Amino acid sequence: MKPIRTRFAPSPTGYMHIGGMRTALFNWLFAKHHGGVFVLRIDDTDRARNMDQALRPILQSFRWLGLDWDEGPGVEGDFGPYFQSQRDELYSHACEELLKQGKAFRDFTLPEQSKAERESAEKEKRNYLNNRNDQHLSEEDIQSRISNGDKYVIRFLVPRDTDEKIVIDDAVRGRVEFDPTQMPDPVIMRGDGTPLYNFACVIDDAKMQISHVIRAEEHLSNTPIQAMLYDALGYERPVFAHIPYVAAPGGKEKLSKRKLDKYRKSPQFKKLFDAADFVFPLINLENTGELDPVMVEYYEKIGYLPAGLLNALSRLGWSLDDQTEIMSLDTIAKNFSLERVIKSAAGFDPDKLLSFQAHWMGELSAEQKQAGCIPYLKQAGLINDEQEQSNQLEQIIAAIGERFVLFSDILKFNEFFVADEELEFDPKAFKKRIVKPEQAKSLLDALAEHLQNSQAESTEDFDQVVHDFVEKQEIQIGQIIHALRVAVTGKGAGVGMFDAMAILGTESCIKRIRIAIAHNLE
RNA sequence: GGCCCCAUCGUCUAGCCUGGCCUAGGACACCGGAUUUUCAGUCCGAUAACGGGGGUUCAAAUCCCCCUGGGGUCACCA
Repeated sequence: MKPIRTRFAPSPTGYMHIGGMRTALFNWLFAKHHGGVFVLRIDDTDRARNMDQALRPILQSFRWLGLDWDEGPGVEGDFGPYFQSQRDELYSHACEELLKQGKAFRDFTLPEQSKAERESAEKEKRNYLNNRNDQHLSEEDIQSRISNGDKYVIRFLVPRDTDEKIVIDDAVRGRVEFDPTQMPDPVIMRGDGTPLYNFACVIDDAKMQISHVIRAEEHLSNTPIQAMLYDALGYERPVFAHIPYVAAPGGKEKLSKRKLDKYRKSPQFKKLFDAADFVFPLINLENTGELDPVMVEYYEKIGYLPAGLLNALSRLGWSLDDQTEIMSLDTIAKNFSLERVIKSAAGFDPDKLLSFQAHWMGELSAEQKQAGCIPYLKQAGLINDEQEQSNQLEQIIAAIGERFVLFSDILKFNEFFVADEELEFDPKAFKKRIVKPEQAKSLLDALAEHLQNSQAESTEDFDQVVHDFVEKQEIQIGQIIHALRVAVTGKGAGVGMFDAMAILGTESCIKRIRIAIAHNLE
């Protein structure tokens, strides 16, 4: 049996697409499951200048998620180079071979003309086929036109004189057939000698001995061309597996960065955008506005766990059985198979992602949670280096408990980090719990007095003290606790009331109550 | 429009290949109840799907055909 080798071939676009990441994950999973090799190859035939800058975020996403590559940038192997821009010779050599064998031809048709032909075919509702006028040009004609400066491209000659169908035996979709007589001859090389995707891809996959080409469904229509190229070049075809693409939440349309404006309005997506709008400005990210939920970086920067994202991504189009939802990367790799990949597109569900995330966050130790949220606190200017190790932070995180889902969630609890006089009151909550109830302010005043005479320190102490107060005043706890919460934390909801008081301490509580009493709503 | 793919709860999916155990299972979301000072959580519970039509068969979510619907792709992009 041939060694299992899979690959993911991103082009350096400056960000990592979440759907692309899912494709990469499946490739990685398949390789790991079979003890094979996962190759990262860079499709940079476009020759972008800022290659380095455009590639870095992509590699960073792989590193963050722990999807290591066995060959690729920075990891030399036997099949390099792993940048297409460094593999020109391979392509031109293969191309010459095809030319020599009459399996390709130089086409001097002007691009404008090809375009016109295609458009008129479409207008007449006809399948478009390129003209083959230049197929039988003599060597002299070709040479003279070239020296004349005429531009040309090289087209692969699709074998149309056959009634054989091109059959793809796809590992997830089964048998798929295409009719070669309906297919235009694809351009494989530009006049300047640079290869086109379908060509470079075949050469690279073949030379790198990729055994399984696992990619998203949108490549299915490229597959017959590639299959013919494999055949023409005398390469053995790999196993193709076309996995469903990742769809936008609440629909079947492919998730696309071009539709961001639409997503912003989508109810399913709203939470993710709202979170970004809240968190990123606070932590002063330079590229705040450029991070969106289509990019993997978004999830990293906003404080998701690799385990959470990976778990969610793995369940898009794949399942282990009829029960298991929570899986570590190890478990997934151990159980992954192409047979359990489904055929229909899978909508990305932010809610489900969040529930996976919540689970994996819950698995973290107190120290790990603390370490994860410290960068957010620091960048938001809420703590300095000395406060970093304080056991108060530990106490706060413990009090937040299950409310702590993303690392950036710590920023929602800024009441524990700001000075008393800088505490901001949520206007709605303030109005509802302090302005509106008639007795609120006088009760708060009395409570501050009561607190003054107590030596409460622990959560239990505060519980006791507040209940004593309630008894003395002959009121229900509900009559004071809401106002107290707003006064002390500025918010209508949060951690347990007495936890909050214990964290802040008597002095702060009293101070905040007094400030609240004096506070006027604008 | 040509070519190709897809079709089970709102969503992600199990079941389909190898018909009967499916009165269609799980998860997320939603709704209700309990607990709690609030929110979250937790625990209980509820609602919720085989797109339609024909076949084949004793029996169809499962096999076949048609329709409908959705989507992908049609570059000298990747």
